[in-house]
Amino acid sequence: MAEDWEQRLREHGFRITPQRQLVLEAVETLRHGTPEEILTEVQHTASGVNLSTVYRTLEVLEAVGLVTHAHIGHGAPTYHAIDEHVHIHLVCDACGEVQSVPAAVADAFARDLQKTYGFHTDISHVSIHGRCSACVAKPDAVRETIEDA
Amino acid sequence: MAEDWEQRLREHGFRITPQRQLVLEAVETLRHGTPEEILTEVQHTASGVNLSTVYRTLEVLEAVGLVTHAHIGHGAPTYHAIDEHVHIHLVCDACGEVQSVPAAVADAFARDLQKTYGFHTDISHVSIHGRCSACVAKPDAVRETIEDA
DNA sequence: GTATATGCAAAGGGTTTGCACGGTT
DNA sequence: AACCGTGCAAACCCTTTGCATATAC
Repeated sequence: MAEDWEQRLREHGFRITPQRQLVLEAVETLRHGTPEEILTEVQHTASGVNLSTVYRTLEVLEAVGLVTHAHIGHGAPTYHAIDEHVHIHLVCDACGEVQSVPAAVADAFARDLQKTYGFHTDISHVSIHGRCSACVAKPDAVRETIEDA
Repeated sequence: MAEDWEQRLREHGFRITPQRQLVLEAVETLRHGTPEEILTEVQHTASGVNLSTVYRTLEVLEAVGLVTHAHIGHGAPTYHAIDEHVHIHLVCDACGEVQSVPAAVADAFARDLQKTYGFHTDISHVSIHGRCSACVAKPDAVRETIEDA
């Protein structure tokens, strides 16, 4: 279990490389990281690593089930280690804050979609947009930018 | 009501232009349209219209509440006319199919998020990812591409 | 007439790809 | 030794922006 991740990669015919280890560690360290942020983190240790390697590595890590990603805003996706509690992102379109909540809150909803539409929801991938409690409380913001996600 | 949209634009200090009318009509015609698709539709009538105009126009139409957009896949967002029934997109990550279902299915869920986290969900903006009934039924697809949204 | 909208072209994020070199198995 | 993985640079998609012109008001 010490090197469970090596296992995972090998099982699927992938090789063990320093880059893959570093990217995985970076994803675990940053709890939410975009490819760019992950690169920066990785470069603290190995400055020579390239962005395209990060992309390719994330793809591999995702394929073997070590990380997932979710789309939070308009920009780059964010990656998470899989071992963390499965969670859902509540994205505030007003202030941009992202709150992670246990996926369990959506269980009933997911069950409904399953029953009604036969649709099998990938809960951890869902990002929910809206307004966080703080922003709902605020007076009435001017028309917030059309930004969203 | 005949020209409700003109009203809407004027109220907010925007001008009425052929481009804006055409883009709005295109959004209504295509029930889900990316900026590029909307451009193509618009160009059936007015070939000179430019993509950047479509982007700027969609921004305006969204600002005045005539259209919304949702992010469905990795690529471009899709725009909808506001007058349609509020709906949620169920995106199948295996086959890419997008199914629209009444937003009501999420009411209980939204209420929950509100109660538990004070989070006010913008239901119509949510895209739910997972597997459609057809794909769930399929044997066991080879590892599907890491595509998603 | 004046301010806003448009078209065009260039620039800008984010991501992917081709290729030759280097490292893992 | 063979093949996979990496770095680099160029290419790509989607979107935004600067500027001069055209248009709605």
